[in-house]
Amino acid sequence: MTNIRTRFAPSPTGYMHIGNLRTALYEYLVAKKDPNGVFMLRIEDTDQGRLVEGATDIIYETLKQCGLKHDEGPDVGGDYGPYVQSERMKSGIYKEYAEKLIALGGAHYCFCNEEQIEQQRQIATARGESFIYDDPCKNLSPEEIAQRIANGEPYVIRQNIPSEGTTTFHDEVYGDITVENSTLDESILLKSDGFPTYNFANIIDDHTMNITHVVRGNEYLSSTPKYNLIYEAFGWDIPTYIHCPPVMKDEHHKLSKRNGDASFQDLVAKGYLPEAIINYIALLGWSPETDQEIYTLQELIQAFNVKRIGTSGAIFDIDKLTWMNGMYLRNMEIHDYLKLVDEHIKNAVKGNYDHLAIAKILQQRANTLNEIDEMLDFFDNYPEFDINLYTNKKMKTNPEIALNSLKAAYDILNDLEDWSEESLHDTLMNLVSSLQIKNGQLLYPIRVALTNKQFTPGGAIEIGHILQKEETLRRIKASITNLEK
RNA sequence: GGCUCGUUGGUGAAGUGGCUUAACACAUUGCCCUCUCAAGGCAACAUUCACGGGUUCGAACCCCGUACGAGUCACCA
Repeated sequence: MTNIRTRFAPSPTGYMHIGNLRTALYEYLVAKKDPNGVFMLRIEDTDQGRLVEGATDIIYETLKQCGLKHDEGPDVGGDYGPYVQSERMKSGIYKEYAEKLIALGGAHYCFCNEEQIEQQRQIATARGESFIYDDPCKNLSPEEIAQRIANGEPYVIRQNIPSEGTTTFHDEVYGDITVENSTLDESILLKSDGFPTYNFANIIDDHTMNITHVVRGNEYLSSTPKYNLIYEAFGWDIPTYIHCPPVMKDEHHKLSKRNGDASFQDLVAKGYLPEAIINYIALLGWSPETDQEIYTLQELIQAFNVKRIGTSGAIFDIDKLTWMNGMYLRNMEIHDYLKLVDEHIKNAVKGNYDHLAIAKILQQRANTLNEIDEMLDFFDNYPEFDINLYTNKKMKTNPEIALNSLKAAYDILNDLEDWSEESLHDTLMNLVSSLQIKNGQLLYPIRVALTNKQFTPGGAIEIGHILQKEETLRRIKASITNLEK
């Protein structure tokens, strides 16, 4: 039994989008299911025109942040290099294999020019017929071919497709798929400039790099029969195919790089954790056997099963990701959480407050890191007084009651020395019982007085503790003055 | 247009002929808890699995057809 080897083969044309990342994830999981499995990174940069500066670094960085560590690749090396396609090309292997395929009867030279073919195509489309190019070059004699090549005529190498019969391939998620050979066109394998086309390069690379499992989007389903014909002509083992359904933006559109659709980078910038993103996208198009939804990467490796990948497109739901991100945040150990959010707290709160205490009130509420700034805005910028906030039916308070409560609170707090949360809590609760009022009739007005906001993370006691004595009293006093007007 | 694939609630989905009066989760709504908001707890939310036929004692699950959607048909990847 050979070890499983999978490859993630992105082209460096921009940032990493979610569908791409999910493919990488599945490839990683398939490989790591095998204790000796290898997950490899290959950069497909043959389209020089579309290359984007720095895109390769984004790929490295994304994989790293997500914990999808590759065992072989341009940056880490390995026995099957080079791992960058443009470098592989230098050795001339694609041309070599293309010629070998001709010798094996799987391909042929073609000297037709593009205009000829395009004309035929247009005639056919005008008639409403489907167009399969019937290449006259297939009938050229070996002598003539040799002659024309010697003359320096440009040529391409095209695949040979049997005119009759059917081709069947097996996919782990879609099952057996059979197509009529007559519907397959003889596509170009080697371009006139000597470069391989994508599909051909893929086959050669996957084979020479010993890839056992090919995980890719289902847009390749229709070209896979042609892959098989080539593997068969070479007499090579056909890899296990795992075609994944698309990740959709809505019911009609796939997630795309345009329109700022959820790229990994965007999501991270919006305050989502890489672990949560990975966890969420694992569940887009795949479902575990149990009801468990929160998984570490290690747990995913255990639970993952190709057989449970679905066949229909899945719409990316930011609401569920947000929920899941919140779960991750809430489940963190508080000191780790503080470390994670401290930058945000520093950014939002310049005053000298206890960041750990702030982190505690945030942790149960923020679903994404970016919500934090707004949640904490009342610390530094004490909002305008608004008397309407003091009326709350459920809390059974109104400005009048609030005024009384605040006055009583002020007097008691003025004498309080221990401003720990426990002490504050006991003091205020004692006041509640001596005043014989409801909790909300004292605490709600205090919270409002301290924040002048309708909603805040934390209640009166927590916020009072963070604000400490001086600032708390100052804000209560200010509110009393305003209420007395 | 040809070929290929797909279609369970607003979303992710479970379900592979009787255990389904269709899990679970997000979202939504209501209630509880509660010093606000969250979080947490509880409940409601598909008489029905795109539609129409058929097979069967019995179908979301098998077969056929229709509709709709997606992918693909480049010297792009």
